[in-house]
Amino acid sequence: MAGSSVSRRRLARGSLSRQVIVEAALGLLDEEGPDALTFARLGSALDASTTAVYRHFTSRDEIVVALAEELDRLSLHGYEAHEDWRESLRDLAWRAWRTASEHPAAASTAMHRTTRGIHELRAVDAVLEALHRAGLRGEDAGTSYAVYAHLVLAVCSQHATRLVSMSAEGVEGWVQVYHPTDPTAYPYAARAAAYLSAIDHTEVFRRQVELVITDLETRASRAGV
Amino acid sequence: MAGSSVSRRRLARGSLSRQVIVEAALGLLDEEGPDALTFARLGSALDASTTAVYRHFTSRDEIVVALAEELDRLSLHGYEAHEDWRESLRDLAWRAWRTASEHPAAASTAMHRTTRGIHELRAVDAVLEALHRAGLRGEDAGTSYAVYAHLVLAVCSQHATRLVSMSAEGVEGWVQVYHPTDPTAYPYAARAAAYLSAIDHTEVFRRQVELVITDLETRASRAGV
DNA sequence: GCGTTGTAGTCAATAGTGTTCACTAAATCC
DNA sequence: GGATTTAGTGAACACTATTGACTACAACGC
Repeated sequence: MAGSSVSRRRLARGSLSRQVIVEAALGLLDEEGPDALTFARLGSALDASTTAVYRHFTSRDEIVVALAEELDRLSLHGYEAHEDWRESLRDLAWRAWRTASEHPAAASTAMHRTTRGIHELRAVDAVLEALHRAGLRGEDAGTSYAVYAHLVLAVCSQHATRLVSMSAEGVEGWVQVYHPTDPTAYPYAARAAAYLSAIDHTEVFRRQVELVITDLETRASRAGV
Repeated sequence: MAGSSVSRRRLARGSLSRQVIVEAALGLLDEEGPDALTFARLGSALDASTTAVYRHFTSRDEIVVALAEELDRLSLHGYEAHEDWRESLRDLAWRAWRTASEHPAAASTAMHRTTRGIHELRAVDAVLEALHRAGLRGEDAGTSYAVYAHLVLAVCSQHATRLVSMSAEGVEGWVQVYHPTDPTAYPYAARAAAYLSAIDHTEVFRRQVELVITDLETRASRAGV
């Protein structure tokens, strides 16, 4: 009779682990939004006490970093280098975009952090492999890496933030808000209002990615000769 | 004798205003880092009570938005459109970069938010004016705006975040951390480690900006004919 | 089988957070 | 100069991350 379904028994010993906790954190963020990552909610999601997680992470920040690693892991899952280095860079960029779209709250929280973890390193290596295949070496490859990687990560991260803020507040008309003030003071914005609110962000990202790849192509051909 | 220098008197009536508060917030972030934006610290910085700010802002989030507007204002201060639209876009991009560099904590906190405020609108209009001058119209201009603006804002915002995290933790070697594990597993990253840790981020941004402008140039010439 | 021991999970406490609400006093209006 | 409005105040609340003492469970030696 003691310890029925109501009063929970102490959690068994091996129940928690970094991986289990990170998955719970990810699920929590997916379902309840970006503010859900607290020790209290994490504890109840794991059916554990509020502070149980501290046995596996020394701070909230460490959880965020682990979450970033998890996003890297999910993004890269099953990735293999392509014959054409351009395809490799496209693939990697769209994997980041897809992860940001599927886990916006988590991506918005964690994607901007550098983890120094193994999956981040895998991603770095994958990009550098592609650039090597393109013919870029040394310092040239280093800078080109940053041009590509910072752009992709920053844009995907911002996309995730946009997604969560969109689901929070209503998606109002944006530029139309200013019309009452004075439509002639900002004529270009006023005229473009309709187009701006109808922007296809996926298409924007596509152009940004192709932009970099094209640039790398011309650089590679210049370096290759 | 009553109310000497120790026990502060109540603050005079018109002392606080949105502008004064935002400036205090910016100063606080500049001097004490990204965690300094609290009502308590803001209150003591203004020599006011903890909750005084609530008479001018309904929530912390609203302060952040106002801070974003202030950053827009500072960025655009004194801006005028150039003859050459390319120069306009360059100018605007580097203004954002400069603001992010000068106020990293504030930029890291606020730059990723859209404000729907007057200075944000000014920035949007300035970019669209340049694109118009380039010959881009309608939907083409809308998408191109997003390609340019999202890239610049996302990258500058991430740059600000990098600056604050650099001043927090020590600037360790980055990729070298993995060497112990296995230098051959990630050969490209291992070989590029030296170059990656020596990346000139300003140069990276320069390339990213020129990238977009070049792309817009070819699009404009295609659309113009 | 059975004590010992390390440690994963728990509980209570603390300092600090955003936010609310009743209160108070300073400007302003008549 | 009295009434009214409202900007600034102070106490309170629910919630946050984090700490440190405690406890029971699994594994180990015997």
